[in-house]
Amino acid sequence: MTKRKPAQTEAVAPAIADRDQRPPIEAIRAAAFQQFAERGYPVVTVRDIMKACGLTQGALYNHFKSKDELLHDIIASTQGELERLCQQAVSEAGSDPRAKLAAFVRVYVMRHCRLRVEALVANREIGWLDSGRVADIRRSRRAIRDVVVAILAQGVEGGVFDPPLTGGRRDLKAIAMALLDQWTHVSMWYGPGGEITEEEMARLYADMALRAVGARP
Amino acid sequence: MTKRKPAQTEAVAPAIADRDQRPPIEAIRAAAFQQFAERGYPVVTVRDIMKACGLTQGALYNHFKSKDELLHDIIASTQGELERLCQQAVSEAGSDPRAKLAAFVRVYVMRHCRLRVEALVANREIGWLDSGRVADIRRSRRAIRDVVVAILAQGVEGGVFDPPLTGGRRDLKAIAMALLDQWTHVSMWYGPGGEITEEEMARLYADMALRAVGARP
DNA sequence: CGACCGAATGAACGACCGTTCAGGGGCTGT
DNA sequence: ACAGCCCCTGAACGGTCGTTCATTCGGTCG
Repeated sequence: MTKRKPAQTEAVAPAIADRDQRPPIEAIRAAAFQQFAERGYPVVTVRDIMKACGLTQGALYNHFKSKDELLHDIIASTQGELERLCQQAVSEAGSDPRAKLAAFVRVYVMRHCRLRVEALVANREIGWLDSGRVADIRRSRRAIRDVVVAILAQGVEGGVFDPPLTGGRRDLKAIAMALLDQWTHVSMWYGPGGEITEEEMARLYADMALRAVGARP
Repeated sequence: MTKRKPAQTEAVAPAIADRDQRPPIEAIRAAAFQQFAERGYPVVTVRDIMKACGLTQGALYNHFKSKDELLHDIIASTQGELERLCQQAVSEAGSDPRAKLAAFVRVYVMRHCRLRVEALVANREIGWLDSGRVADIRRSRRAIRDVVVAILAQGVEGGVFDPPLTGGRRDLKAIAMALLDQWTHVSMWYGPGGEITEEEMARLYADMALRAVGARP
């Protein structure tokens, strides 16, 4: 065992076959996503991530300042894209709050089914970011929640939604949180191997949401 | 710096005031709950936990075989109690599926509001258990889910529930998962400082659930 | 009073962490 | 041909981790 220096005639660039074909920075991102999703940020080591894309530990720091910055980078890009998609879906859905809510649920749930790994990391690993970096992720989440609240408010005002009362008044924020919790956590258990398609999931969740907020038929 | 042996005249039993009053094993459990909930299992060290109850690292191993066993111990007791409470609530609620579902939601949501810390740990930190210990926790979770599925099935059969269809048939398991996700994650954002009481939370969630499954009035 | 025992101590151990950095290989442009 | 640059390597560093263990403490029983 120990070391071996000679006796390797042609292994001058030995790892080139194992190496991820993509540009290194993307390979690192992909490997980190996978590892963080499977085992969680704190127990995944820099060495694990880099080995998964055929590089050694030190190479990480040619592309990211730290392990923490890597996590923030991959979460922020996922979260930003989600926020953009949600806002786009709502703005393209016309003016009926029912159509807006249905469009929102459809985009949100289908994305959480299809990009399970990314959604899982973005939703579960935020807590490990240092407090400076966590702020803009939380801002984006609040923005998404406020989109839902705005749809509900418009629906209530227009008389097409009749959501449950809470202590005499309507707490639309609590309702939005309850619905978002439901939509977000499909990424925790939905598997493409199951018998239910992404399309059907989106439909199911949209139906339940419209019923929960008392949408008029 | 370095060490200091002399010059401490009366600190023979120095930590007795800092010590948690309860029996040590309970003090350890309580401290671990708090720390795991606030910062997450992998980054909480044995030294952290023991310092929080006024002991030193080594003393943990007089009460638990390992840090892993400690986590399993506190999760399993919380989970077992939850399963018991849910089954009791349902069995005491009479025979109407609507009453059963409402009773279940009430117990489940109120417990997740009141025992936020315990619920948070039990639901978020399972992944750190080694695969042997994780099995019976997952079994208990499945059992709870099956209680919900059974209530839904009874309601559908009796014609009092009319839940959304999924690809032509009714996927009660998916609906139960969606509802449980919603109920479970109140522990992630509900704060007793808010303007909404536990009682109101339970009512709100029960209303939404009954609407989502299409309960007849 | 002395033997005994469960429980706490705190130094020590080996392993592994994130990060740094000197060294070196293989491009590109001239 | 050669300089310059980007990127990768892998040893090394200072810490910290979970766990062990010889020792000591405080109380109880005979």
